[in-house]
Amino acid sequence: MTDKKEHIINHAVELFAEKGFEGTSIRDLAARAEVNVAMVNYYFGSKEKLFEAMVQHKAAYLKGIIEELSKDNSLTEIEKLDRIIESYVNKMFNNRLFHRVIHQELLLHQRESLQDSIINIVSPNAVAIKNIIETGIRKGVFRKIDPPLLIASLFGTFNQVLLSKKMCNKLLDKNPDYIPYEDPKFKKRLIDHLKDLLHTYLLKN
Amino acid sequence: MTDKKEHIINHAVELFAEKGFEGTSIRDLAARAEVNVAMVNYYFGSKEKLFEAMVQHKAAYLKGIIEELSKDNSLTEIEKLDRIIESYVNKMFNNRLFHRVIHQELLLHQRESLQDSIINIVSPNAVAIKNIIETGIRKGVFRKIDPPLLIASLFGTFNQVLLSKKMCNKLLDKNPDYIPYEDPKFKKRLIDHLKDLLHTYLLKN
Amino acid sequence: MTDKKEHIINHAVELFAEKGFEGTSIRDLAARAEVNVAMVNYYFGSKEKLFEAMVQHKAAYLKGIIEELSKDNSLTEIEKLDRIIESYVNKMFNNRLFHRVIHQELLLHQRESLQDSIINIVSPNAVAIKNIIETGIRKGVFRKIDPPLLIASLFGTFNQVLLSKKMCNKLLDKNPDYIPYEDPKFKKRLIDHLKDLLHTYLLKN
Amino acid sequence: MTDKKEHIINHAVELFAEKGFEGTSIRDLAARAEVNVAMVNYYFGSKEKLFEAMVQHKAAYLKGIIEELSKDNSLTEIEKLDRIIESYVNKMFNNRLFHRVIHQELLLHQRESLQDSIINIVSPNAVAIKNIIETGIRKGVFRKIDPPLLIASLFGTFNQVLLSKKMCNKLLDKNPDYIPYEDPKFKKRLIDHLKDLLHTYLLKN
DNA sequence: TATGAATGAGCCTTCATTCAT
DNA sequence: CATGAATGAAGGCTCATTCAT
Repeated sequence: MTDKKEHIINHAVELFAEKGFEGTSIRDLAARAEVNVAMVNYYFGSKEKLFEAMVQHKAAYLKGIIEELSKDNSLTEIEKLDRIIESYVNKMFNNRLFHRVIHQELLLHQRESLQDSIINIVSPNAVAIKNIIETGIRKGVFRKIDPPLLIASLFGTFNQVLLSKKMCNKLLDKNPDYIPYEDPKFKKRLIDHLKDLLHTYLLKN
Repeated sequence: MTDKKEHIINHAVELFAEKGFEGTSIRDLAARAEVNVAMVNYYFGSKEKLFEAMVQHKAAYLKGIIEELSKDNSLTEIEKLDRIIESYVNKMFNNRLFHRVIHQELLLHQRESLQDSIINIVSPNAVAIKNIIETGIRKGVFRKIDPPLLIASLFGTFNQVLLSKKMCNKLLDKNPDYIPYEDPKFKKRLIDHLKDLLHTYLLKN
Repeated sequence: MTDKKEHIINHAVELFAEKGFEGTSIRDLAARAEVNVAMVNYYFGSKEKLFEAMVQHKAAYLKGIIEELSKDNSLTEIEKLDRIIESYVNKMFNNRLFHRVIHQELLLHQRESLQDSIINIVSPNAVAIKNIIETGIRKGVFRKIDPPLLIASLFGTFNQVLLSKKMCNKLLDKNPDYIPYEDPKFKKRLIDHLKDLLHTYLLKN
Repeated sequence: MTDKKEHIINHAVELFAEKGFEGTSIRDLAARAEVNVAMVNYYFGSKEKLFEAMVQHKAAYLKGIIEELSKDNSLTEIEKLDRIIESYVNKMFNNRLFHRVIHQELLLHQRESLQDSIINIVSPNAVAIKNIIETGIRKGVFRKIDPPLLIASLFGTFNQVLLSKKMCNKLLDKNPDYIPYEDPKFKKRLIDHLKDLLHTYLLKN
């Protein structure tokens, strides 16, 4: 990917996160990125293809979360989940604008093929986590719970705090200027909550 | 609210859920609702005011979830939470299109004033739940956990399964045609999971 | 003409004077006159016919200016002109909104038939004045000047001060809040100027 | 100013003169100028900004009428006025469509800021003429008359003949097809009338 | 490779008018 | 007689995209 393309994509993420796909005009984007209006079509072919390119480019951070763990056989299942939580929270906090964009997309029924490719990117992680949980259950370390729905609880918690700053601040009783995603204390608090939830819920006794 | 207005709003919810606010044109909507294009502006003044009217009209289902419980002093805290879960899941399954629309809105930074009014509608429920949890903790019935984040887990789980059918089916290993929101078994499964999660996580021993 | 019709016409004059024919919407007018939107079409048939009715109704003040004088044979030509100036200035000051409306119309090439009827209302006065001037010339009382263009100077002076308050105030070095048309001193000043101009220009010696 | 912009403005003047600002649609204009409907907004930003650009561009002819004279100290006051009359009549005959447009604007209360800028363009000439007249009076060459109202008579005469061809022809007893503004004889006649009027009215004896 | 100019399609909205009562 | 509801047409404007250079 050339510098110019990456430059455009970085500004596209910002705008898409703010205004959505339909709400962002190529002229907005060109102005924000300080490039010619024809550049987007020149480099990417169309607004939609720019979006796809952005997804492909930015989704990288989602990969590799699991791979690291599967190599390390010395870890127990609960340790693996702890690592995943830490890794996930860190990565999502750093990529929260893009994260918001792909969740906008999942909420719509436009551009279905794009939805499929997003799901193809996201779901391997879910599957891997499910495998870990099922292994824990099979080993008798974990209680017999509903793995898919526990994963929904896990991801849902992330998303609930990440997707709307206003809602998050309301829940936390913070003033509207507080940006939880830039506060290391909040990050630790979220990680602690999720670990505690999984430990308490999954581990026997 | 007149029949005509309600008729338009009902079709508007469908289209907004599918395509988002910017992605839905008044012409689309007029065609879908089989009314004249000028009707939306005639009845609501503008596309944006139609949206607001829709939110006010449809948000009714969110009210009253909590009020019912606060009257009943015979219930313990965990029983209250159980009732809330049941009530919430039922109501959200029935209003899932609208639910999707307001979550689209929370993801964007367009129309901020509308966001505020959505939050004003949604948050009282969260606050009420937080009060119940904190009361349980104070009474020594519940473990000392992080109430706001537990609520995020609770709502997050709902949203995670409700907001994207595709993602939900992927998680559940269902085929793409399965509509979980119309399957009573799935509804029960979700309710059971959430009750189990809260019971296990909150109750001592 | 019914009271209702006259009521509407009176508000129509105000709005047309302010915003012009195309710039005034029937909804504006209905709101201003506090009648139903359908009333204009109900009473007048269309917006254009309302305009025509307004012209016919309001043009009455222009009639009779000359008739009064032609009866009185005891007046000299210059005395007749003096009377006409007084009468004209008084009537136009009282009907300046309508006066502005018909001059808007004369400036456009829309609604040509209406222009004709306006001219048919206005021109008899000009013709009568021309006759007076030509009689004066024939009698040797007036200098031999160009009657049509002198009439242009006469009407042109009226219009120049009447049609734009801003322009008028600029010329008079008044502040923008001054309303010359409501100041009796200004009226006298205008009459004096026109009389002086005609006397000096027309009378020999 | 690019050729394309000027091309659009030239057709805009025609249409605005014919139909007024509100009566002229961008689609009309695009068709007349044989350009795309989006061109007006592309070049000027909006219909209103096109209008302003037109005023700025076309008003040039009004400037410089006076400046020429103020340099020449050898001219007497009455000679200066004679030159001004000639210059004004010539320029206004050549720009009569635009002249009509700005007088439409002065008649309305829409777009007040534009009115101000028109007055700022027009009034310097009036002020300069007033100075000449007042100087003449002070020197004892001119009779003591009412300068602002004499200027109203001067400009009013121009406007009276220029603004409505129909009215003008009626006054002159010409048939409706006669176009006075293209007849050099009429131009001379107008100039002669105005010079005669000013000479007779202003000069002592 | 890069871009300013240009465009057709579509947007939301307002319009004068008509209709059913 | 009067009016609230409803409508097709047209309004100004913005859009993603294409084109000539």
